[in-house]
Amino acid sequence: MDHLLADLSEPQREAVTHTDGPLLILAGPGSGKTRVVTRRAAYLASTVARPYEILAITFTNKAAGEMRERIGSLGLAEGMTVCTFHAFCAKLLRVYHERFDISRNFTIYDTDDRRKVIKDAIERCHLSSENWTPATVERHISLAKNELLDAAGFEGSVSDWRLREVARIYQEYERQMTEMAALDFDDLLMLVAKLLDRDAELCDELECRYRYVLIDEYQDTNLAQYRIARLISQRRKNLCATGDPDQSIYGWRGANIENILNFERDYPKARVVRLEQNYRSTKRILAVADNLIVGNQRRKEKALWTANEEGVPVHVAEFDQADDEAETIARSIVQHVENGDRYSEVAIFYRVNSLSRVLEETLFKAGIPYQVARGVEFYNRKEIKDVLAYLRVLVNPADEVALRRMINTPPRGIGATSIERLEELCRASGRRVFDALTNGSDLSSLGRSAGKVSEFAALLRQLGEAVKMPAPDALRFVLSHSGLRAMYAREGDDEDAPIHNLDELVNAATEFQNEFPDSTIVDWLEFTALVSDVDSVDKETDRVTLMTLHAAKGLEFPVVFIIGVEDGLIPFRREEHVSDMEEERRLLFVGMTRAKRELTLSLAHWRMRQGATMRTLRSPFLDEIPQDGVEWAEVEDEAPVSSRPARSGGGRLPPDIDQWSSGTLVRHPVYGIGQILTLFRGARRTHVDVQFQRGQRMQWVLEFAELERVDYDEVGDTG
DNA sequence: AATATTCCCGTTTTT
DNA sequence: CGGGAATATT
Repeated sequence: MDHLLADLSEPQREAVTHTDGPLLILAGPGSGKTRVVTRRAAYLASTVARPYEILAITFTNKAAGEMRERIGSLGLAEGMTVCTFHAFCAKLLRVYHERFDISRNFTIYDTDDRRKVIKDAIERCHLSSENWTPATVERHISLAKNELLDAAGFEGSVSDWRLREVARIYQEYERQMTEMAALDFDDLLMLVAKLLDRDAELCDELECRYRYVLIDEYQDTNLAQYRIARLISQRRKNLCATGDPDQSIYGWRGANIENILNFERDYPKARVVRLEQNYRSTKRILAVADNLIVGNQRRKEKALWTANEEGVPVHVAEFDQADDEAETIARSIVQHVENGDRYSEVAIFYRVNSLSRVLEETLFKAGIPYQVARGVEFYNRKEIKDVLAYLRVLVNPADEVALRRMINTPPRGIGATSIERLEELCRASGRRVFDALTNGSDLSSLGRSAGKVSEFAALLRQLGEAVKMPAPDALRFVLSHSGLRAMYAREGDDEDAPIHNLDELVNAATEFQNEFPDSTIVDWLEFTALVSDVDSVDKETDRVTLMTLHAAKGLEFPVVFIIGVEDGLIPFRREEHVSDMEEERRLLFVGMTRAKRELTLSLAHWRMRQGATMRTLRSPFLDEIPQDGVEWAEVEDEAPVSSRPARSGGGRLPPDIDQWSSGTLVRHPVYGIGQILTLFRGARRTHVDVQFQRGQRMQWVLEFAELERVDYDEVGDTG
């Protein structure tokens, strides 16, 4: 067992060998957390517990996979439960489905499915959607569920009339979801948390099964997750939480940083171990990042240090156009490779996915191989969702979102009207559409399309055969009998043609089947619902990695570029929407601390956003980093030719126009102080959209508006 | 009913 | 700019 401790630092060893009672591991970036966590699991498994008594919960599948692999290489993973919160809850829900009063074969709805149901619910409520978009409703419902409020609970908790309407929609949504035996991501957590809350017996049972619980990335837990963690370690308190408040970046989706900040209050006898030595970055990178993060209030102080070498200065590069930024990065990458680095050592991070486009174009032109880690690209493709809809209906006939999708895919001459009439018919007779179809009910009232519908019903019955097949076989069966394969075969077979993705899906299913020989279609569907493509960034092939700052958490690269370090982007800001500055700061901190050797922050004065090129301002965070150890490179700012207004056109731009952007505070002789929402430089005129403090909002041609810029400190706190 | 076209909207981050 | 929905066309 000594080999588990041999090469550990003192605090690391302490974290590994603490067995019983609550333990909080505050792990700075690059402090060897993964190593500690895996060693600890292995240590427990070889001293006080059996592997199957250990439960390790992570936030992403990637983290789970990595942990499983690393514990495996220590020879002890067999039987250990290592998975995400969502996967853990899904498993519990299946095993104890009776206690949850839900079908064992419930379907997990992704964001798309959920949105469809919410739109439906809104329609059924006959509410004008003037006041909120489906997205807004969705968000409210999601946040409510994170706070353990079901539809009834939510209704009881709101007074605002707008939220009351949301509550009605929530109720309708919940009703429909129940009818379809469908759960969304948030349900998985909420239902488990709620059940554990009232089922002490089950808690005991779980606690006996999982004597040691480990929660990774504890700073990103929401209330539901916090409760689950607490309830399954209630008696023994063998809960080990690891994380770093400075890396809490999911507040927007309900994560509560207080969970980690208050750990010692929640678990008074907790041992706290700080991992402060950084083994990843150079002194300079760490110093710059640390200098930024100390600006935060809500944190637990850590004295980050490293024995690594000084390294080269951190770069801050300022460009005129976003194209220049991308091109310079491309050139720099080429240089690196010429100097012997590999493409795979380089990563480029950005705040929003849309920024990847310019980069992709430029890298492609430069012949630089790259990969983009994007959310759920693969499983969101139309062809993939099409086939999966078939499987979903097979195992859960109540899944009407999937049924609606498959009924006319491929086109069977059953249009929207017919589908609606069919659904109406079923609703009237209180039957599920699936049952009505497969029981050979009388469909003659459907008129002209009755024939087509019966043909479809026959197909459904035929496909029923596939239910008992293993996933890959069922997939193949469905593909050939449904006509989907034929349909997509017609769409060509280029590199990224649908037909190839379908093949890839079959391969993925086969792989899954090999790994879990006893698995069913339901298991496979669950797997597809809970994976994302971020999980599949591969380090094998030699290429540059592009990803969002959020996706970068937990990774490291020798050479890191962070682009778009501009006000409004980092920190992100949107009209009417105040961002949490501390969380934005943490996000940049996370990005910076991914870098081992070299770090470059860059910004462009002009950036295309929402189809329009806009003037930008550098991120205020750049003013917070020390000049020491940082190298600034500025390029001459040549305003785009098109934006130089003709003198003869009359009017004039403010002299300091270069300093203006969205977010700039301005003063108007009549309207007073306001803030620029958008600033758009057209070929001849510059247009501004200004929101004034007193409530008015004006759109002007800047050349003629009597606006002058004012500084933040001149007007104090403007909210 | 299926396909082509236009238009309009939103637009962070992800399990 | 790009996706989805409403609208026009075959």
